[in-house]
Amino acid sequence: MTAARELNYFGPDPRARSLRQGRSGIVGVIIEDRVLNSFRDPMTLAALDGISQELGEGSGMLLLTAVGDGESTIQSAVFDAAIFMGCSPHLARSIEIMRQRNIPMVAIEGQAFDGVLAVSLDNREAARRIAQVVHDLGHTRVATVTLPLDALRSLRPLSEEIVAGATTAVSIDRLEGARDVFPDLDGVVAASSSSDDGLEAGLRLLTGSVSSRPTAILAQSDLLAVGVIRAAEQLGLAVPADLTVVGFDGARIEGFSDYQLTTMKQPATEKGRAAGAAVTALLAGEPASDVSFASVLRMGNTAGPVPG
Amino acid sequence: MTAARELNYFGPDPRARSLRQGRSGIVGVIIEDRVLNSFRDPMTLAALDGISQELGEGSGMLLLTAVGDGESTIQSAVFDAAIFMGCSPHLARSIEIMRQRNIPMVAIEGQAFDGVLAVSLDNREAARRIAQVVHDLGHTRVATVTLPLDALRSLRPLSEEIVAGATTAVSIDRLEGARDVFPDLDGVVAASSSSDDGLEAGLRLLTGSVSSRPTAILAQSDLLAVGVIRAAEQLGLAVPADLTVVGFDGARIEGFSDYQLTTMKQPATEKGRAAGAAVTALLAGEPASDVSFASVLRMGNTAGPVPG
DNA sequence: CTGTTAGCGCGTTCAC
DNA sequence: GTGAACGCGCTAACAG
Repeated sequence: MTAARELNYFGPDPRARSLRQGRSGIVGVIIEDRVLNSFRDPMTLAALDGISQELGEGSGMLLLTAVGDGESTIQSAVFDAAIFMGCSPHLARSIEIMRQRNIPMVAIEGQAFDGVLAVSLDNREAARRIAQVVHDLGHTRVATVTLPLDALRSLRPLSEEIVAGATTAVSIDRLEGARDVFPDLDGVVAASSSSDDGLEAGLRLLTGSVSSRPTAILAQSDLLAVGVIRAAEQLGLAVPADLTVVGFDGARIEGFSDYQLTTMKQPATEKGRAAGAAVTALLAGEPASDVSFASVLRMGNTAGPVPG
Repeated sequence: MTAARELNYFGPDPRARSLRQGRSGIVGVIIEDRVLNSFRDPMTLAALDGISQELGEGSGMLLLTAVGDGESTIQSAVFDAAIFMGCSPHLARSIEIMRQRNIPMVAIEGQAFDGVLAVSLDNREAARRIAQVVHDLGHTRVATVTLPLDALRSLRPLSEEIVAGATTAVSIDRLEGARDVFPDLDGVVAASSSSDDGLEAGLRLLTGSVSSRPTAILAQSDLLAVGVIRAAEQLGLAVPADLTVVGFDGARIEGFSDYQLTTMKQPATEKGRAAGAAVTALLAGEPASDVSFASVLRMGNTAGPVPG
């Protein structure tokens, strides 16, 4: 008789099951950008892959974008745990609600929040280290190309006003690290981590007289650095003879084999894995604690002494 | 008094709400590979972006990988509608169940299933067109590098056995289109759409005597084509003077500016948008119908007449 | 070991 | 207009 009904009964309803068990098998992954931009960034991609490695087949990743009115979506979406990829202060309300609901939360390189486990990277320290390398080569006219500092995604000159209103922890930390070495460091804010933006930023920074233009550019990501190098090539400048360019990330960049970028290599996949593992542990009722990773200097061939 | 209780009441529970309303605001996106591999492919990425554009802020994308025992995950996951990205026959059981549950389903370039709305591309016709271009240039010794034909991801020589057991509709269609022009077309099956695989495949195909090696290679994706061109460069062959290489997709490839690839440009983002729009319509109870897109030939500078 | 029941937290309906 | 009750579909606990 049960079998008879099976004629149109097809398995337990996942919604009812999730209500009953208090578990949906879904981990929310909150990104603060449109999907495409996030996925174009090799570091984000690597972290996502790391997460999915650790979550295993049992659970899926629910991609939620926290742009604009995304708050309500986050608060009303079904998931057992949340991973923030670079979360900024304006998510405070959602985080508060999720904490009250006892939803485990892990932030990868976001601002620190109470009750949110942190997976972090030594951004400031690493940025300082590579800036020091450039400093030790004798450079004094130095500029930077930063990652986006706030929700307004547009390429524009860096200003103290922008810095004051900045919300993106990663970019702020890397900027501060660089300014630990070059206190007056100025430059351009990119709209995204892409070589197109690096190119545009490079062109802006490098058009000027030989005596005023920077002899070194600190890019906050490898993609940006690659773009800056392209800009230099377009302007007839040789790297590193005429211009030193350093990056950040240690990304493997498709079709960029002429140079070996001087950069700080970060363990991107491991960050994702740590976040995934932490979520898994917390969901199993086990304790988990903050994790921090360190970047490693990779000396390439894009940094050299001051020209002339 | 309600307010008094609010001290520890934080919003409606999404699980209960989803059970009651029969809606979770989640669209399942089923991919048949690891997350990383899918995200490395610019076409998949563009389609995902298109989907997220159309879904709007109200709903999130639940990423489900249908590798291995993924069947059970799909059947027990919470979502209102499903989008298959290149689904193969072995998902038939899950599809059957979802149909019984009245879950709207849309497949982007997958095998046709009853009750699954199709968003398709003219893969066969387009592959035929670009093969015809190569044919008209006079090439007769032609080889192909195909996308994966089945779940076994490994780079290996194309064989009729593999073709017979193939499950990936896109690759099959493109191969058939090419064979409409070159009936005995042989070559290599790639493990993924990547320039690394293209390079490896190119090296395999191009090591041989001048008289036996192909004068043209039809790659089933632009990334593969780029890899083949790199292989040619490594072997000292000039493109297109010594070797004609054509791709498929019309992808914008980072750091590949020396050539303009001759390829079929497909509307990848639009495919995603169409899928997202269809899902949105179906969830609103509105009708939706199959959509098919056409590729456009883009003449670049990587195809030329037969050498000698 | 099989069959029944209670309640997960909500939204809607119905009764007042 | 405000308030109580029912049921979405399941599973865990309990009774027979």
